[in-house]
Amino acid sequence: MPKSTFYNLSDDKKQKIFDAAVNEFSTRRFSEASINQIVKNAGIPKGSFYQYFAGKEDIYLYMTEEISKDIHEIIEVFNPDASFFETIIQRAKDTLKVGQIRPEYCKIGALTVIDNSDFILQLLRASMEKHIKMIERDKQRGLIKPGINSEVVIKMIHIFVFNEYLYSGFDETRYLEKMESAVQIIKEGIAVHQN
Amino acid sequence: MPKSTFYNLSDDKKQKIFDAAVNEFSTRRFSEASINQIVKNAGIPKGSFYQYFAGKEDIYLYMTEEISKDIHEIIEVFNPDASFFETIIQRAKDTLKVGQIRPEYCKIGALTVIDNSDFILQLLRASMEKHIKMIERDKQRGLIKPGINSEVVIKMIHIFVFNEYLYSGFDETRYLEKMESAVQIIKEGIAVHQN
DNA sequence: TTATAATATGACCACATGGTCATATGAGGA
DNA sequence: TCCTCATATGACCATGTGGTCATATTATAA
Repeated sequence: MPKSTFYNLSDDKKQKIFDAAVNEFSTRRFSEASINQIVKNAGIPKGSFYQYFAGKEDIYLYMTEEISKDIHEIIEVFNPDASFFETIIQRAKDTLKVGQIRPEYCKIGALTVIDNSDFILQLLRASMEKHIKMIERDKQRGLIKPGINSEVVIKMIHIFVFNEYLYSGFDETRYLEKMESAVQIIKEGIAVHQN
Repeated sequence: MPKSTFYNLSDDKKQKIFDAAVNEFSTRRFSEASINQIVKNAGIPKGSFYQYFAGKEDIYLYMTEEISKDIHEIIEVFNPDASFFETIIQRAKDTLKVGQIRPEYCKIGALTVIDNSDFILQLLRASMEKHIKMIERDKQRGLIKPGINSEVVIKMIHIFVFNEYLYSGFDETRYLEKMESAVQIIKEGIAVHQN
């Protein structure tokens, strides 16, 4: 959590610091991102940074919170009753939409998912838990085979949701095609087939 | 390619340098690995390192070549006629076997697959190409649905083969279960079903 | 023995990193 | 006006990085 001195700053200054963080974390993964660079790009002295934030983790968490506020205004409201498959496809479409308006946000996600610092791994685990619960729910609903290993499914899909957009060179059609292809394969593999 | 001065070194010294490289690259991913650390662990002066190798890429390639020689003595001979699915499961079993004898080798693989330096991405692309060809071949054999996107399949499986062993905490049964579960799902999703 | 060429060596360089801290600045109240 | 206290600031520190290079050592040949 940023310190109170940070929140007392002018909106303009806060924005500049946020922008600098986004710029850095969308270029280098968390463990490689540099406070010095953020400070330089934000145009604030090093000492001030530590007056505002406890360290890299602190500004990262602040940034992601701001981003998620921002994203919730871009994407459609989440439908909690949607099936796992629908949710994932929706996620892909959301990623596209976000990518059009704030491509840096997508880059941050892509870099996050391939970091392996303890800090980031912990964050990812939390995100995985949510999806796993969704799969478990769909098993009870009779949509997914009960014998399926949820963790395995999530890991297979995880990389795609967050990382594939980058690899597809921000080509929307290609990305969506791949996402749908992936979901199709997994769906075929794990769904309960009604004949 | 290491310089001739390196190859003229005593086997003992070469081994020490190789070991130091393995130690470093199994601890930190390529872009984070440190020549200084390698030099320290190998017990050679910095200047000598640059007399032997052009840089980090150079020693990395040398190391991987030595490793692949080593691995080929551990694992069973590759059956080129095996189906894609069989090959992947075999790969998982190979990983286990290698992990028993040389766990560092597995760690190197796991760290490699999540690096994003240009150098490593290029190496990974080559490995992917091989697998894609295998899938294409199995399509022609009538084993895999022709409409399937091979790249998507490979990416889903890639993370597992190289990375999952680490995440499973070197627990063999867990790892193999997960691998088989993943392959099963994908198989269900992409195989041509004979009724 | 002496001259020459190959190799070994670590001090050194420029440049990064995260983090600290004494000092400077400015705002508010007495 | 003067004092106090929150904030701003950048020089500075220890530590790391990749890479170089003048010098020392050793092996080889004459």
